[in-house]
Amino acid sequence: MVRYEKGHKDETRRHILDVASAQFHESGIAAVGLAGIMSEAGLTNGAFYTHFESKEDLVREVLLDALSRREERHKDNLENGVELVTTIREYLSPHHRDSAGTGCPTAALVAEVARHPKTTRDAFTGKISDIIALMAAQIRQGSSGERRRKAIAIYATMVGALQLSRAVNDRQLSEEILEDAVEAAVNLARGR
Amino acid sequence: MVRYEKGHKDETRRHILDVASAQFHESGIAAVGLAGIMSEAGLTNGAFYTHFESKEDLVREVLLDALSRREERHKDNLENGVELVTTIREYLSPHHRDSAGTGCPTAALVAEVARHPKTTRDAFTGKISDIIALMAAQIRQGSSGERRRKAIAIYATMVGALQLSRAVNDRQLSEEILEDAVEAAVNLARGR
DNA sequence: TGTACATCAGTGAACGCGCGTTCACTGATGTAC
DNA sequence: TGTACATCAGTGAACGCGCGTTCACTGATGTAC
Repeated sequence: MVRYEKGHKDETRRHILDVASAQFHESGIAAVGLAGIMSEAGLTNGAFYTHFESKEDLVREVLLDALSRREERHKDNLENGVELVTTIREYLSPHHRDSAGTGCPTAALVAEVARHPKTTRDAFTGKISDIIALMAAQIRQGSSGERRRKAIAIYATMVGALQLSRAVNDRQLSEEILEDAVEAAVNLARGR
Repeated sequence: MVRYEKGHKDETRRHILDVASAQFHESGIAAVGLAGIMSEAGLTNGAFYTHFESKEDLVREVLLDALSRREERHKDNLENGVELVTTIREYLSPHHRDSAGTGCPTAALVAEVARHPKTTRDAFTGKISDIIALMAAQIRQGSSGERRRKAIAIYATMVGALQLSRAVNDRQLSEEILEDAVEAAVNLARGR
């Protein structure tokens, strides 16, 4: 056994988080087993508990981490003056539809999160609130109340449409859903 | 063993479908086991295969059945001249949020359906297309193309908002999501 | 009318398998004296 | 400087359990002769 360099444990934990995140986002939380995560991470079963208390602990950490990354993107967009319209178009794109593993945690996992314990739902709720606030700040017209209301409706439309476009087994209908949702969300963002 | 009356097998199948439907909608497909369904239905494990070929077969039948019921509701609404605005308000209500077991299959299961085999996704896609067409027919203004585009965007908003309102662990934010999505969807339906 | 057999919804035990979790152990390094 | 012990990330086998599925069997009724 190698004696590991400083920071090695953090790196391993980070790696497990990344592998777990991709698997959860692609297959759903309930359908993914710890053994599969650990073997893809190049480790054995037992090492899991050196890094996490339980599967539920991992789920919460994955959600917090994945949502924090999303939040950072929204923050960058806001600071760089990216329009909400651009954010909407990126979100409701065929590329995002086809890469759930690295995509929005909300679209992939929101229904499952609703069935998880309080601590997990608390983590989710906090991050969602932050993301809504950042999207509201990207809107340029209207009072802060109006902007918040629009941000919430736009976010709901984005999450629902991305999920529908993934579930539907008909290329044309899938694109139609993305396009029509873009149109509606963009109109909302522009205040028409 | 009792010799069963005519139609008994159909009744049993119907009962298994109802129990499975409630459990799938409440807990998700992957998290529900056949043993739990059969015992809640008052039967033993083995009887399952008298009625269904496999769990996947049951999933597809449950989806078809639950979506058909939804479709019937939309058809009734259309025939009775119920406005789409009313449909939206019922869908995005605290009652629907709190009764997933008897609620919309799309909101409860869309992300899981996206990960299921072709036959299951085909069944889902067909019913979703029908529901979209019925919602479009409920809209009174605009060309048929416009009505369809609006129906799709409204449906996406409804599905996304209901899921978010269920996942979020904050009463006030949950109601806010429902209300803001109602406002946006109603405005779309009315063509403002 | 009586007997033998077919039908069939449901029973209940068992199959192999993967689940989340536990734990005694390894072995390279750091630290104390 | 040399020795004894502590540290700790990771190993790998095992735990009990529930999963989806299979199958020999039951027993009440219907049908044939």
